[in-house]
Amino acid sequence: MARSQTPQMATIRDVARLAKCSTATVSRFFNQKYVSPEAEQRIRTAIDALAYSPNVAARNLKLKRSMILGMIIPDVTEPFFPAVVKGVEDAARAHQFSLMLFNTQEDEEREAACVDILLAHQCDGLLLIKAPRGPRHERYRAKLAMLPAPVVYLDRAPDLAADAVLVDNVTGARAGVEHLIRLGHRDIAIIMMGRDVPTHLDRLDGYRRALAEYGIEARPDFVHETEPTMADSYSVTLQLLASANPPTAIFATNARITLGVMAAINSRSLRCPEDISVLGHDGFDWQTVFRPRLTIVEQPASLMGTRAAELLVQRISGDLNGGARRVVLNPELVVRESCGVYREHGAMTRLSSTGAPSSVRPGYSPAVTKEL
Amino acid sequence: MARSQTPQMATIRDVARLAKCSTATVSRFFNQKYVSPEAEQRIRTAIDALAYSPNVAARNLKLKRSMILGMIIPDVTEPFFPAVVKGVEDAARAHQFSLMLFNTQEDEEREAACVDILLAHQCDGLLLIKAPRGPRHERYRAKLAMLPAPVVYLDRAPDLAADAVLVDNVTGARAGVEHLIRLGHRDIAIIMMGRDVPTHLDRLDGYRRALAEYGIEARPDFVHETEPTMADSYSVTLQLLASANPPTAIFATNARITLGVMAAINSRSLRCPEDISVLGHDGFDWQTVFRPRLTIVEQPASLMGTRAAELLVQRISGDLNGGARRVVLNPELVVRESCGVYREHGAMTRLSSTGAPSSVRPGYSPAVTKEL
DNA sequence: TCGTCGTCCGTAATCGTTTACAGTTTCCTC
DNA sequence: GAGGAAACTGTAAACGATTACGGACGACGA
Repeated sequence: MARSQTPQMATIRDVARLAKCSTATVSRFFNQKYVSPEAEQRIRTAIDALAYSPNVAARNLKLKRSMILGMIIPDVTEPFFPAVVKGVEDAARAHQFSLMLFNTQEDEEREAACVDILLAHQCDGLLLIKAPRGPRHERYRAKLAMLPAPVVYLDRAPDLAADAVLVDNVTGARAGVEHLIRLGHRDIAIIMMGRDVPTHLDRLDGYRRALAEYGIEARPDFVHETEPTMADSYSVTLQLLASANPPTAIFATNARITLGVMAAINSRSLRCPEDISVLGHDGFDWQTVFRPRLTIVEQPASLMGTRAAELLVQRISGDLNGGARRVVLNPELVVRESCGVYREHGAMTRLSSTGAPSSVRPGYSPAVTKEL
Repeated sequence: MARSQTPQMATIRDVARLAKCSTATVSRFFNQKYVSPEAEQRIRTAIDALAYSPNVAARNLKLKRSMILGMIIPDVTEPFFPAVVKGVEDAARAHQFSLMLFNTQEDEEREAACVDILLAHQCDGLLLIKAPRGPRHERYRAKLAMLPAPVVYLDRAPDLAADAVLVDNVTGARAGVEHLIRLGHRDIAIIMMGRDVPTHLDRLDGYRRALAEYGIEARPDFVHETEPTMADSYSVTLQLLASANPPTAIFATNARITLGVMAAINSRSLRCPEDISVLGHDGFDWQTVFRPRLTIVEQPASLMGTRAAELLVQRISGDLNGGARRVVLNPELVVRESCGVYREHGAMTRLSSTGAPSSVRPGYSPAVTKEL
């Protein structure tokens, strides 16, 4: 295929010729080294006249860096990720880095291919959201381990030797489920992603701990797995609701799952929270406006991105010595109205129907950075 | 700042040495030229042994291209954009291009800076969502006009000479407002972004046309401008509701604005659609589940991205001769329940409270590509 | 037998930067 | 006035790929 005819870009040699100096001087002009005011002036006008902009490919070749941060996310369309991306982008730009973004649609093959592309682009560091676990991903994991560029994992970490920014999913889930228990619920179901997703396993752990703390038996038939799609969690919920002993509350462990749960509840003409309570995960603008206003465990998505990017930049610049560093951020329980009070022999009632949602911060310790 | 000590990447020379051939042969191996089977085998094993991956910076320098598509969006966090990004990413990858994404937070300065960065990275083409208009952006527009890389505009186009993928905002808004009129509404307000945003001006145009077609007077006090934030549209709506002659229906021209409108309606304890109808813009998953289920004008976001990326790739490869090309896609009116029937002297009633939302496609002509 | 074509391979120039090295000038200090 | 530091500049060698050019070899047809 023929390439379109674009006007030749000016090079540093053109600038040098026009400014009557050597290329070295022009280069020094850009790199804040000794350049006389007169030369500087001539160079400035030459640059303007030629609309010169340095060729980053050449610079990168020489400098062996690209000022590119690679980021691979499972799905831009899942609203949690854009929030993270925003945080990453802000921090990256603050340090002169650009962001190269890949979207894998949760596809492992595609993800490995993205890593290759990123490496070929000499990207200086990688931000990975999906840390592969389990035997199926052995090859891919081995590859990641010997990458020439530093990697920071977000949300999920493959092992203790990796830099990572995580949230304390156990504590978040525990606080959320405790909230349900204090509202009187005993029959609480959890609908979560599959067994090999670490974050969701942690949420399951938090769920179990809360039950245990209150001496409530953890019923295995209340633990359900689903694909992270609305359709699948919809049918899983339908099943659960049709069972002999349906729960009075459901904890849905991410945004898509929550949507499916609510859809199922709607389709059975149940009211939330009057007939059944729902605890969701991840926070979005619309939740403050549309009904039922969801009570959720909220992750600091944008902050996660920022911290991860900053950690990565430090790694790249070598400012960080020592072993793996991991930043653990705290989720927040945001109480709105989708969880109602449960009374033994009566219907549930709304917890509050008044305006502003209240935000409850259980007694968390502040964000923790652990040196391992 | 010191750079971290990463293991030296293997070069094409290392591969050549190990495979006992010249760098030219290795390069030919990658570019499907004449290479003997024996040499090919040796090169293959050498590549594996060294975990060699070609240095794209060097290749780009030589080939004067980067296989990078640059994309600048106002706000990743606004859910309409990720959907577009997804479409772009898919199409880009299908053609071997990678995506470099920038987020400007609607900041003009930042946007110009992003264009510079992208150019410095020798990106092969640009996807721009915000086409600058008005005298304030004269300099920036001039700069865009003389870019060495092709540009495709998305959603908003600066002039007729530019490639663009647009949606027919006039028709979409017209259909939506017509829907309101047929429901019996006469006092319909519009809350939109400022006068210099072309897409919103088109939506205003559609709104006016619908009113005109039905012989309804367009009241100037029903046209309101707002920043695209929830907070601002909230207070604008509050003002509107407090006026002497409040509307019975509101058309909100994007997702954030819709959120603010709903928040204001809630805070006044009005019910939607019983007390007031709301027509929103742009479609998202949660709208099918949470109440009131919004009736909206929906743009084919992902498709817009795909078409734009494909157009850009064609431009880059020079397959496209002739003048500016523009693709106009059709929005769709999705009827749910936030718009109710208005009866002269009574309350409004729900249009339908039954389950599945119905999707109405007015008699649109199919997507149109015009050669200018 | 010769010429030609197709396959295969290596040498070396090139892309646009940065920077080590070397050199000049100016200015300050003793 | 000698010596040295600081400011400024140019030459040329990298960085790691691609590819024009030229050479070698075998097959094939005339």
